[in-house]
Amino acid sequence: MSLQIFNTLTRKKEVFVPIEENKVKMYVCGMTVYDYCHLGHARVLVSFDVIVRYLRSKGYDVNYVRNITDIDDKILNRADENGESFTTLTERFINAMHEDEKRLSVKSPDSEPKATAHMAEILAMIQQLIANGYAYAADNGDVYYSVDKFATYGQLSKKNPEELLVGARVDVESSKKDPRDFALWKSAKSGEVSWGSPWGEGRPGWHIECSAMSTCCLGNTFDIHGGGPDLPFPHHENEIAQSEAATGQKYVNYWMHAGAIRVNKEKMSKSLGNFFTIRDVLESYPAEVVRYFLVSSHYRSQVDYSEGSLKEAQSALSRLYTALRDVSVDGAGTETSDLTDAYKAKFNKAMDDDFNTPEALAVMFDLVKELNKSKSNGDGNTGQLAAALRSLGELLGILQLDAETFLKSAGGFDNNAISEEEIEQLIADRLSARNNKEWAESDRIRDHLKDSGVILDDRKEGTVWRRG
RNA sequence: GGCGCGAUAGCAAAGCGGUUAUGCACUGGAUUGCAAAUCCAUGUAGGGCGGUUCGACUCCGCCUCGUGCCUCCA
Repeated sequence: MSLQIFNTLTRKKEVFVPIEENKVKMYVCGMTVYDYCHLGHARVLVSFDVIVRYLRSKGYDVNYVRNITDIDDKILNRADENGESFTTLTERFINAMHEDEKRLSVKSPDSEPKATAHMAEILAMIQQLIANGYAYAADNGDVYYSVDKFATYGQLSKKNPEELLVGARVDVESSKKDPRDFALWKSAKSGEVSWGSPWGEGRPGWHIECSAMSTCCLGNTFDIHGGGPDLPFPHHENEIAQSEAATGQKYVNYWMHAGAIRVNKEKMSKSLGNFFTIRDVLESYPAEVVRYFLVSSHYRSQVDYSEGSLKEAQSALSRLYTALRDVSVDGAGTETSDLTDAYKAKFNKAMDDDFNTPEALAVMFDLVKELNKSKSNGDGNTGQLAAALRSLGELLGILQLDAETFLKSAGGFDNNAISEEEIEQLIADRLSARNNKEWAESDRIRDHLKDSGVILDDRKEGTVWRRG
Protein backbone atom coordinates (compact mmCIF):
# COMPACT_ATOMS: atom_id res chain seq x y z
CA MET A 1 0.00 0.00 0.00
CA SER A 2 1.45 3.28 -0.98
CA LEU A 3 0.99 6.63 0.63
CA GLN A 4 -1.16 9.11 -1.21
CA ILE A 5 -1.06 12.83 -0.57
CA PHE A 6 -3.49 15.47 -1.77
CA ASN A 7 -1.40 18.00 -3.66
CA THR A 8 -2.79 21.53 -3.72
CA LEU A 9 -0.89 22.14 -6.93
CA THR A 10 -2.79 19.47 -8.86
CA ARG A 11 -5.88 19.30 -6.62
CA LYS A 12 -5.55 15.54 -6.67
CA LYS A 13 -4.35 12.76 -4.45
CA GLU A 14 -1.00 11.56 -5.75
CA VAL A 15 1.22 8.64 -4.84
CA PHE A 16 4.01 9.99 -2.71
CA VAL A 17 7.43 9.46 -4.26
CA PRO A 18 10.23 11.22 -2.40
CA ILE A 19 13.17 12.75 -4.23
CA GLU A 20 15.64 10.63 -2.33
CA GLU A 21 14.60 7.13 -1.42
CA ASN A 22 13.40 6.88 2.19
CA LYS A 23 14.01 10.55 2.83
CA VAL A 24 11.46 13.32 3.18
CA LYS A 25 12.41 16.96 3.00
CA MET A 26 9.56 18.98 4.40
CA TYR A 27 9.01 22.67 5.10
CA VAL A 28 6.01 24.16 6.88
CA CYS A 29 5.28 27.85 7.25
CA GLY A 30 5.25 28.60 10.93
CA MET A 31 4.22 31.55 13.03
CA THR A 32 4.66 35.25 12.81
CA VAL A 33 5.50 35.81 16.44
CA TYR A 34 3.73 38.94 17.65
CA ASP A 35 0.89 37.32 19.59
CA TYR A 36 -0.18 34.04 21.19
CA CYS A 37 -0.98 31.13 18.91
CA HIS A 38 -4.66 30.46 18.38
CA LEU A 39 -6.49 27.25 17.53
CA GLY A 40 -5.91 27.77 13.83
CA HIS A 41 -2.18 27.66 14.47
CA ALA A 42 -2.76 24.59 16.63
CA ARG A 43 -4.43 22.89 13.67
CA VAL A 44 -1.36 23.40 11.51
CA LEU A 45 1.00 22.44 14.32
CA VAL A 46 -0.88 19.24 15.13
CA SER A 47 -1.72 18.27 11.54
CA PHE A 48 1.87 18.38 10.39
CA ASP A 49 3.05 16.77 13.60
CA VAL A 50 0.79 13.80 12.83
CA ILE A 51 2.04 13.76 9.25
CA VAL A 52 5.67 13.70 10.39
CA ARG A 53 4.97 11.01 12.99
CA TYR A 54 3.31 8.84 10.38
CA LEU A 55 6.02 9.35 7.77
CA ARG A 56 8.63 8.36 10.35
CA SER A 57 6.62 5.30 11.32
CA LYS A 58 6.75 4.25 7.68
CA GLY A 59 10.51 4.37 7.89
CA TYR A 60 11.16 7.70 6.22
CA ASP A 61 14.04 9.80 7.43
CA VAL A 62 12.20 13.11 7.72
CA ASN A 63 13.88 16.48 7.84
CA TYR A 64 11.13 18.74 9.13
CA VAL A 65 11.79 22.47 8.90
CA ARG A 66 9.30 24.98 10.27
CA ASN A 67 10.25 28.62 10.12
CA ILE A 68 9.62 31.49 12.48
CA THR A 69 8.82 34.89 11.00
CA ASP A 70 10.44 37.23 13.48
CA ILE A 71 10.53 40.45 11.49
CA ASP A 72 7.62 42.10 9.71
CA ASP A 73 5.25 45.09 9.88
CA LYS A 74 2.94 43.61 12.49
CA ILE A 75 5.83 42.74 14.76
CA LEU A 76 7.28 46.23 14.50
CA ASN A 77 3.89 47.85 15.07
CA ARG A 78 3.15 45.71 18.09
CA ALA A 79 6.57 46.30 19.60
CA ASP A 80 6.07 50.00 19.05
CA GLU A 81 2.65 49.95 20.73
CA ASN A 82 4.10 48.06 23.68
CA GLY A 83 7.11 50.30 23.88
CA GLU A 84 9.50 47.39 23.75
CA SER A 85 12.17 46.22 21.35
CA PHE A 86 10.98 43.89 18.63
CA THR A 87 13.34 41.18 19.81
CA THR A 88 11.90 41.29 23.33
CA LEU A 89 8.48 40.85 21.79
CA THR A 90 9.42 38.03 19.47
CA GLU A 91 11.40 36.14 22.11
CA ARG A 92 8.41 36.22 24.41
CA PHE A 93 6.04 34.84 21.81
CA ILE A 94 8.51 32.28 20.53
CA ASN A 95 8.73 30.94 24.07
CA ALA A 96 4.95 30.98 24.38
CA MET A 97 4.60 29.08 21.11
CA HIS A 98 7.06 26.46 22.29
CA GLU A 99 5.11 26.06 25.53
CA ASP A 100 1.86 25.69 23.61
CA GLU A 101 3.17 23.09 21.22
CA LYS A 102 4.76 21.13 24.01
CA ARG A 103 1.47 20.99 25.88
CA LEU A 104 -0.24 19.78 22.71
CA SER A 105 2.37 16.99 22.38
CA VAL A 106 3.68 18.50 19.17
CA LYS A 107 7.23 17.34 18.64
CA SER A 108 9.76 20.02 17.79
CA PRO A 109 10.70 20.33 14.15
CA ASP A 110 14.25 19.40 13.21
CA SER A 111 15.07 23.01 12.58
CA GLU A 112 13.30 26.26 13.14
CA PRO A 113 15.01 28.94 11.08
CA LYS A 114 14.33 32.60 11.81
CA ALA A 115 14.24 35.29 9.19
CA THR A 116 16.55 37.59 11.14
CA ALA A 117 19.19 34.87 11.29
CA HIS A 118 19.19 34.32 7.53
CA MET A 119 19.76 37.77 6.07
CA ALA A 120 22.74 36.62 4.01
CA GLU A 121 20.70 33.95 2.22
CA ILE A 122 17.78 36.33 1.76
CA LEU A 123 19.98 39.04 0.24
CA ALA A 124 21.74 36.50 -1.97
CA MET A 125 18.43 35.27 -3.36
CA ILE A 126 17.21 38.80 -4.05
CA GLN A 127 20.44 39.55 -5.88
CA GLN A 128 20.07 36.36 -7.86
CA LEU A 129 16.54 37.37 -8.83
CA ILE A 130 17.75 40.77 -10.02
CA ALA A 131 20.57 39.11 -11.94
CA ASN A 132 18.12 36.72 -13.56
CA GLY A 133 15.88 39.61 -14.59
CA TYR A 134 12.96 38.79 -12.29
CA ALA A 135 13.33 41.67 -9.86
CA TYR A 136 14.17 45.33 -9.87
CA ALA A 137 15.25 47.95 -7.36
CA ALA A 138 13.04 50.99 -7.17
CA ASP A 139 14.28 54.51 -6.55
CA ASN A 140 13.12 54.49 -2.94
CA GLY A 141 15.28 51.51 -1.97
CA ASP A 142 12.54 48.90 -2.25
CA VAL A 143 13.15 45.84 -4.37
CA TYR A 144 10.20 44.24 -6.15
CA TYR A 145 9.52 40.98 -7.90
CA SER A 146 8.23 41.33 -11.46
CA VAL A 147 5.22 39.07 -11.49
CA ASP A 148 4.81 39.53 -15.23
CA LYS A 149 8.18 37.88 -15.85
CA PHE A 150 7.17 34.59 -14.28
CA ALA A 151 5.15 32.79 -16.91
CA THR A 152 3.44 30.27 -14.65
CA TYR A 153 2.42 32.73 -11.94
CA GLY A 154 -0.92 31.62 -10.46
CA GLN A 155 -0.27 27.89 -10.91
CA LEU A 156 -0.81 26.99 -7.26
CA SER A 157 -3.83 29.17 -6.48
CA LYS A 158 -5.28 28.72 -9.99
CA LYS A 159 -5.42 32.42 -10.51
CA ASN A 160 -5.24 34.12 -13.84
CA PRO A 161 -2.45 36.73 -13.80
CA GLU A 162 -4.46 38.99 -16.10
CA GLU A 163 -7.41 38.98 -13.74
CA LEU A 164 -5.15 39.66 -10.81
CA LEU A 165 -4.10 42.76 -12.68
CA VAL A 166 -7.69 43.91 -13.04
CA GLY A 167 -8.51 43.26 -9.40
CA ALA A 168 -5.30 44.64 -7.92
CA ARG A 169 -5.55 47.52 -5.53
CA VAL A 170 -4.00 50.65 -6.88
CA ASP A 171 -1.54 52.05 -4.44
CA VAL A 172 -0.78 55.61 -5.44
CA GLU A 173 2.33 55.81 -3.32
CA SER A 174 3.80 52.68 -4.75
CA SER A 175 6.89 52.66 -6.84
CA LYS A 176 5.94 49.30 -8.29
CA LYS A 177 6.07 48.98 -12.05
CA ASP A 178 3.06 46.68 -11.94
CA PRO A 179 0.45 46.54 -9.16
CA ARG A 180 0.87 42.76 -8.89
CA ASP A 181 4.56 43.08 -8.03
CA PHE A 182 5.43 42.32 -4.44
CA ALA A 183 8.24 43.49 -2.19
CA LEU A 184 11.37 41.43 -1.77
CA TRP A 185 13.09 44.15 0.22
CA LYS A 186 11.50 47.08 2.03
CA SER A 187 13.54 50.19 2.69
CA ALA A 188 13.63 51.26 6.32
CA LYS A 189 11.76 54.25 7.58
CA SER A 190 13.84 56.42 9.87
CA GLY A 191 14.33 54.88 13.29
CA GLU A 192 13.17 51.45 12.18
CA VAL A 193 15.25 48.37 12.75
CA SER A 194 17.08 47.53 9.56
CA TRP A 195 19.79 45.52 7.87
CA GLY A 196 22.31 46.73 5.34
CA SER A 197 21.84 45.80 1.70
CA PRO A 198 23.07 46.85 -1.73
CA TRP A 199 19.89 48.96 -1.96
CA GLY A 200 20.30 50.65 1.38
CA GLU A 201 19.06 49.93 4.87
CA GLY A 202 15.90 47.84 5.02
CA ARG A 203 14.31 44.51 5.80
CA PRO A 204 13.02 41.56 3.83
CA GLY A 205 9.51 41.21 2.47
CA TRP A 206 7.34 38.46 3.88
CA HIS A 207 7.62 35.89 1.11
CA ILE A 208 11.35 35.90 0.42
CA GLU A 209 12.36 34.53 3.81
CA CYS A 210 10.56 31.24 3.17
CA SER A 211 12.10 30.83 -0.26
CA ALA A 212 15.55 31.59 1.08
CA MET A 213 15.31 29.48 4.23
CA SER A 214 13.63 26.46 2.70
CA THR A 215 16.20 26.41 -0.07
CA CYS A 216 19.13 26.77 2.25
CA CYS A 217 17.80 24.11 4.67
CA LEU A 218 16.45 21.58 2.17
CA GLY A 219 17.87 22.35 -1.26
CA ASN A 220 16.46 23.87 -4.45
CA THR A 221 13.81 21.19 -4.76
CA PHE A 222 12.22 19.44 -1.82
CA ASP A 223 9.34 17.06 -1.20
CA ILE A 224 6.61 18.65 0.88
CA HIS A 225 5.71 22.23 1.64
CA GLY A 226 2.84 22.84 4.01
CA GLY A 227 0.95 25.57 5.76
CA GLY A 228 -2.39 27.03 6.72
CA PRO A 229 -5.44 27.57 4.52
CA ASP A 230 -4.75 31.21 3.84
CA LEU A 231 -1.27 30.69 2.49
CA PRO A 232 -1.64 29.37 -1.08
CA PHE A 233 -2.24 32.91 -2.26
CA PRO A 234 -0.29 35.05 -2.18
CA HIS A 235 2.40 33.59 0.05
CA HIS A 236 3.06 30.23 -1.52
CA GLU A 237 2.38 31.46 -5.02
CA ASN A 238 5.07 34.07 -4.48
CA GLU A 239 7.44 31.55 -2.99
CA ILE A 240 7.20 29.45 -6.13
CA ALA A 241 7.81 32.49 -8.30
CA GLN A 242 10.83 33.53 -6.26
CA SER A 243 12.46 30.16 -5.83
CA GLU A 244 11.97 28.85 -9.33
CA ALA A 245 13.09 32.13 -10.88
CA ALA A 246 16.18 32.16 -8.66
CA THR A 247 17.23 28.53 -9.00
CA GLY A 248 15.76 27.59 -12.35
CA GLN A 249 14.53 24.38 -10.76
CA LYS A 250 11.22 23.03 -9.57
CA TYR A 251 10.59 24.28 -6.05
CA VAL A 252 8.25 21.79 -4.35
CA ASN A 253 6.73 18.45 -5.34
CA TYR A 254 3.80 18.24 -2.93
CA TRP A 255 1.91 21.21 -1.51
CA MET A 256 -0.22 20.53 1.54
CA HIS A 257 -2.65 22.91 3.22
CA ALA A 258 -4.66 22.48 6.40
CA GLY A 259 -8.32 23.48 6.56
CA ALA A 260 -9.68 26.41 8.51
CA ILE A 261 -11.01 26.36 12.03
CA ARG A 262 -14.32 28.16 12.20
CA VAL A 263 -16.33 29.78 14.93
CA ASN A 264 -20.03 30.21 14.25
CA LYS A 265 -19.56 29.31 10.59
CA GLU A 266 -16.89 31.93 10.14
CA LYS A 267 -13.17 31.44 9.78
CA MET A 268 -11.23 31.96 12.97
CA SER A 269 -8.73 34.66 12.20
CA LYS A 270 -6.84 37.48 13.74
CA SER A 271 -8.38 40.04 11.42
CA LEU A 272 -11.91 38.98 12.40
CA GLY A 273 -10.91 38.91 16.04
CA ASN A 274 -12.93 35.74 16.64
CA PHE A 275 -9.99 33.62 17.70
CA PHE A 276 -9.38 31.53 20.78
CA THR A 277 -5.77 31.22 21.79
CA ILE A 278 -4.39 27.80 22.59
CA ARG A 279 -3.75 28.85 26.15
CA ASP A 280 -7.32 30.13 26.53
CA VAL A 281 -8.68 26.75 25.58
CA LEU A 282 -6.19 24.90 27.74
CA GLU A 283 -7.59 26.76 30.74
CA SER A 284 -10.77 24.73 30.37
CA TYR A 285 -9.77 21.48 28.73
CA PRO A 286 -6.90 19.02 28.95
CA ALA A 287 -4.42 19.44 26.13
CA GLU A 288 -5.03 15.92 24.93
CA VAL A 289 -8.72 16.65 24.49
CA VAL A 290 -7.86 19.63 22.30
CA ARG A 291 -5.50 17.46 20.33
CA TYR A 292 -8.13 14.74 19.94
CA PHE A 293 -10.60 17.35 18.71
CA LEU A 294 -8.12 18.47 16.05
CA VAL A 295 -7.24 14.95 14.97
CA SER A 296 -10.85 13.76 14.84
CA SER A 297 -11.49 15.58 11.60
CA HIS A 298 -9.47 15.33 8.41
CA TYR A 299 -6.65 17.88 8.23
CA ARG A 300 -7.99 19.46 5.03
CA SER A 301 -11.60 19.86 6.14
CA GLN A 302 -13.07 22.94 7.69
CA VAL A 303 -13.97 22.34 11.28
CA ASP A 304 -16.20 24.25 13.63
CA TYR A 305 -14.92 24.98 17.07
CA SER A 306 -17.40 24.95 19.94
CA GLU A 307 -17.63 23.97 23.57
CA GLY A 308 -19.70 20.98 22.55
CA SER A 309 -17.08 19.68 20.16
CA LEU A 310 -14.51 19.64 22.96
CA LYS A 311 -16.91 17.93 25.35
CA GLU A 312 -17.51 15.24 22.78
CA ALA A 313 -13.79 14.86 22.25
CA GLN A 314 -13.43 14.39 25.98
CA SER A 315 -16.07 11.67 26.07
CA ALA A 316 -14.53 9.83 23.16
CA LEU A 317 -11.08 10.02 24.68
CA SER A 318 -12.47 8.71 27.95
CA ARG A 319 -13.72 5.63 26.14
CA LEU A 320 -10.23 5.00 24.80
CA TYR A 321 -8.58 5.48 28.17
CA THR A 322 -11.24 3.47 29.99
CA ALA A 323 -10.33 0.51 27.81
CA LEU A 324 -6.69 0.94 28.78
CA ARG A 325 -7.44 1.25 32.48
CA ASP A 326 -6.00 -1.52 34.63
CA VAL A 327 -4.41 -3.33 31.74
CA SER A 328 -0.83 -4.39 32.12
CA VAL A 329 1.10 -4.17 28.91
CA ASP A 330 4.31 -5.60 30.39
CA GLY A 331 6.11 -7.60 27.78
CA ALA A 332 3.29 -7.15 25.31
CA GLY A 333 4.59 -4.09 23.52
CA THR A 334 6.79 -5.80 21.02
CA GLU A 335 4.69 -8.84 20.33
CA THR A 336 3.16 -9.14 16.96
CA SER A 337 0.21 -11.28 16.17
CA ASP A 338 -2.31 -11.67 13.42
CA LEU A 339 -4.85 -10.15 15.75
CA THR A 340 -3.13 -6.82 16.33
CA ASP A 341 -1.50 -6.74 12.92
CA ALA A 342 -4.93 -6.67 11.32
CA TYR A 343 -5.83 -3.50 13.20
CA LYS A 344 -2.49 -1.92 12.49
CA ALA A 345 -2.89 -2.69 8.80
CA LYS A 346 -6.30 -1.05 8.72
CA PHE A 347 -4.96 1.95 10.59
CA ASN A 348 -2.09 2.29 8.14
CA LYS A 349 -4.43 1.93 5.20
CA ALA A 350 -6.44 4.85 6.51
CA MET A 351 -3.37 6.97 7.11
CA ASP A 352 -1.95 6.07 3.69
CA ASP A 353 -5.02 7.71 2.23
CA ASP A 354 -3.91 11.31 2.66
CA PHE A 355 -3.58 10.94 6.43
CA ASN A 356 -7.19 10.06 7.11
CA THR A 357 -7.15 10.42 10.87
CA PRO A 358 -10.95 10.06 11.41
CA GLU A 359 -10.84 6.70 9.68
CA ALA A 360 -7.75 5.77 11.68
CA LEU A 361 -9.59 6.64 14.89
CA ALA A 362 -12.49 4.44 13.83
CA VAL A 363 -10.03 1.54 13.62
CA MET A 364 -8.84 2.37 17.12
CA PHE A 365 -12.41 2.21 18.40
CA ASP A 366 -12.84 -1.18 16.76
CA LEU A 367 -9.71 -2.23 18.59
CA VAL A 368 -11.18 -0.87 21.82
CA LYS A 369 -14.21 -3.09 21.43
CA GLU A 370 -11.95 -6.09 20.94
CA LEU A 371 -9.91 -5.06 23.96
CA ASN A 372 -12.98 -4.65 26.17
CA LYS A 373 -14.21 -8.08 25.20
CA SER A 374 -10.81 -9.53 25.90
CA LYS A 375 -10.77 -7.91 29.34
CA SER A 376 -14.01 -9.62 30.28
CA ASN A 377 -13.47 -13.04 28.78
CA GLY A 378 -9.83 -13.44 29.82
CA ASP A 379 -8.60 -14.76 26.49
CA GLY A 380 -5.06 -13.61 27.17
CA ASN A 381 -5.00 -11.08 24.37
CA THR A 382 -5.59 -8.09 26.60
CA GLY A 383 -2.00 -6.99 26.96
CA GLN A 384 -1.13 -7.08 23.30
CA LEU A 385 -4.37 -5.35 22.31
CA ALA A 386 -3.76 -2.56 24.78
CA ALA A 387 -0.17 -2.22 23.62
CA ALA A 388 -1.35 -2.01 20.02
CA LEU A 389 -3.89 0.65 20.94
CA ARG A 390 -1.27 2.74 22.63
CA SER A 391 1.18 2.41 19.79
CA LEU A 392 -1.44 3.51 17.27
CA GLY A 393 -2.36 6.38 19.56
CA GLU A 394 1.26 7.42 19.64
CA LEU A 395 1.13 8.10 15.90
CA LEU A 396 -1.72 10.53 16.49
CA GLY A 397 -0.06 11.96 19.59
CA ILE A 398 -2.72 10.66 21.98
CA LEU A 399 -3.11 7.92 24.59
CA GLN A 400 0.39 8.28 26.00
CA LEU A 401 -0.71 9.17 29.54
CA ASP A 402 -1.38 6.72 32.30
CA ALA A 403 -5.08 5.90 31.93
CA GLU A 404 -5.73 6.40 35.63
CA THR A 405 -4.13 9.84 35.50
CA PHE A 406 -6.21 10.94 32.53
CA LEU A 407 -9.50 9.64 33.90
CA LYS A 408 -8.95 11.22 37.29
CA SER A 409 -8.07 14.61 35.85
CA ALA A 410 -10.18 14.85 32.70
CA GLY A 411 -12.78 17.14 34.17
CA GLY A 412 -10.58 18.60 36.83
CA PHE A 413 -10.23 22.12 35.51
CA ASP A 414 -12.59 23.70 37.96
CA ASN A 415 -10.65 25.39 40.75
CA ASN A 416 -13.46 24.56 43.13
CA ALA A 417 -13.35 20.93 42.15
CA ILE A 418 -13.46 18.39 44.92
CA SER A 419 -10.02 17.13 45.94
CA GLU A 420 -8.80 13.57 45.68
CA GLU A 421 -8.60 13.37 49.46
CA GLU A 422 -12.25 14.33 49.82
CA ILE A 423 -13.22 11.85 47.14
CA GLU A 424 -11.33 9.03 48.81
CA GLN A 425 -12.87 9.93 52.17
CA LEU A 426 -16.39 9.91 50.73
CA ILE A 427 -15.74 6.61 49.03
CA ALA A 428 -14.60 5.18 52.36
CA ASP A 429 -17.74 6.56 54.06
CA ARG A 430 -19.86 5.04 51.34
CA LEU A 431 -18.12 1.69 51.70
CA SER A 432 -19.03 1.45 55.36
CA ALA A 433 -22.60 2.43 54.55
CA ARG A 434 -22.71 -0.27 51.92
CA ASN A 435 -21.29 -2.82 54.30
CA ASN A 436 -24.24 -2.05 56.54
CA LYS A 437 -26.57 -2.17 53.55
CA GLU A 438 -27.48 1.45 54.15
CA TRP A 439 -28.36 1.94 50.50
CA ALA A 440 -29.95 5.36 50.92
CA GLU A 441 -26.79 6.78 52.46
CA SER A 442 -24.67 5.01 49.87
CA ASP A 443 -26.69 6.51 47.04
CA ARG A 444 -26.64 9.93 48.67
CA ILE A 445 -22.85 9.90 48.59
CA ARG A 446 -22.81 8.65 45.02
CA ASP A 447 -25.14 11.45 43.92
CA HIS A 448 -23.17 14.03 45.85
CA LEU A 449 -19.98 12.97 44.09
CA LYS A 450 -21.75 12.93 40.76
CA ASP A 451 -22.78 16.54 41.31
CA SER A 452 -19.10 17.26 41.86
CA GLY A 453 -18.23 15.64 38.54
CA VAL A 454 -17.00 12.37 39.99
CA ILE A 455 -18.33 9.06 38.71
CA LEU A 456 -17.95 5.93 40.77
CA ASP A 457 -17.43 2.42 39.51
CA ASP A 458 -17.99 -0.39 42.00
CA ARG A 459 -15.89 -3.40 41.17
CA LYS A 460 -15.21 -6.67 42.88
CA GLU A 461 -11.79 -5.36 43.91
CA GLY A 462 -13.20 -2.10 45.20
CA THR A 463 -14.53 1.22 44.02
CA VAL A 464 -12.65 3.23 41.40
CA TRP A 465 -13.54 6.72 40.26
CA ARG A 466 -13.03 9.18 37.45
CA ARG A 467 -13.93 12.72 36.66
CA GLY A 468 -16.19 13.20 33.70
C1' G B 1 -17.27 39.08 -10.38
C1' G B 2 -12.84 35.24 -10.78
C1' C B 3 -10.84 30.58 -8.78
C1' G B 4 -11.85 26.53 -5.32
C1' C B 5 -14.21 23.37 -1.56
C1' G B 6 -18.40 21.30 0.74
C1' A B 7 -23.78 19.57 1.62
C1' U B 8 -24.16 12.19 5.17
C1' A B 9 -28.63 10.10 10.35
C1' G B 10 -30.34 14.16 16.89
C1' C B 11 -24.94 16.06 16.79
C1' A B 12 -19.84 15.20 14.96
C1' A B 13 -17.35 12.67 11.12
C1' A B 14 -15.37 8.73 7.27
C1' G B 15 -15.21 5.01 3.51
C1' C B 16 -17.64 2.78 -0.40
C1' G B 17 -21.29 1.73 -7.24
C1' G B 18 -24.69 -3.53 -4.48
C1' U B 19 -22.99 -6.13 2.10
C1' U B 20 -22.84 -2.79 10.23
C1' A B 21 -18.23 3.03 9.38
C1' U B 22 -16.81 5.20 13.91
C1' G B 23 -17.66 8.54 18.22
C1' C B 24 -21.27 11.28 21.28
C1' A B 25 -26.49 11.19 22.34
C1' C B 26 -31.01 7.87 22.31
C1' U B 27 -33.86 2.77 22.98
C1' G B 28 -34.17 -2.54 24.72
C1' G B 29 -31.43 -6.62 27.09
C1' A B 30 -27.34 -8.81 30.03
C1' U B 31 -24.69 -7.13 34.33
C1' U B 32 -25.21 -4.06 39.31
C1' G B 33 -28.19 -3.45 45.99
C1' C B 34 -28.66 1.12 42.85
C1' A B 35 -25.20 2.91 39.47
C1' A B 36 -20.93 3.36 36.28
C1' A B 37 -18.20 0.88 32.71
C1' U B 38 -18.67 -3.03 29.32
C1' C B 39 -20.96 -6.41 26.02
C1' C B 40 -25.28 -7.88 22.97
C1' A B 41 -29.42 -6.09 20.11
C1' U B 42 -31.97 -2.14 17.68
C1' G B 43 -33.44 2.64 15.60
C1' U B 44 -32.36 7.26 13.33
C1' A B 45 -28.66 8.91 6.90
C1' G B 46 -26.28 11.21 2.51
C1' G B 47 -29.72 19.14 -0.05
C1' G B 48 -33.10 19.32 -4.83
C1' C B 49 -33.87 17.87 -10.15
C1' G B 50 -32.21 14.98 -14.10
C1' G B 51 -28.63 11.36 -16.40
C1' U B 52 -25.36 6.82 -16.71
C1' U B 53 -26.14 1.72 -14.61
C1' C B 54 -29.24 -4.46 -13.52
C1' G B 55 -28.29 -1.33 -9.23
C1' A B 56 -25.88 5.37 -6.82
C1' C B 57 -25.17 8.21 -0.69
C1' U B 58 -21.01 6.79 -3.89
C1' C B 59 -19.98 8.49 -11.15
C1' C B 60 -21.83 12.81 -14.62
C1' G B 61 -24.76 17.49 -15.45
C1' C B 62 -27.76 21.39 -13.61
C1' C B 63 -29.90 23.98 -9.40
C1' U B 64 -30.11 25.55 -4.27
C1' C B 65 -27.57 26.53 0.08
C1' G B 66 -23.04 27.04 2.90
C1' U B 67 -18.04 28.20 2.96
C1' G B 68 -12.58 29.38 1.63
C1' C B 69 -9.10 32.40 -1.28
C1' C B 70 -8.87 36.72 -4.46
C1' U B 71 -5.98 42.34 1.16
C1' C B 72 -2.32 41.14 6.57
C1' C B 73 -4.06 36.38 8.52
C1' A B 74 -2.44 29.26 10.00
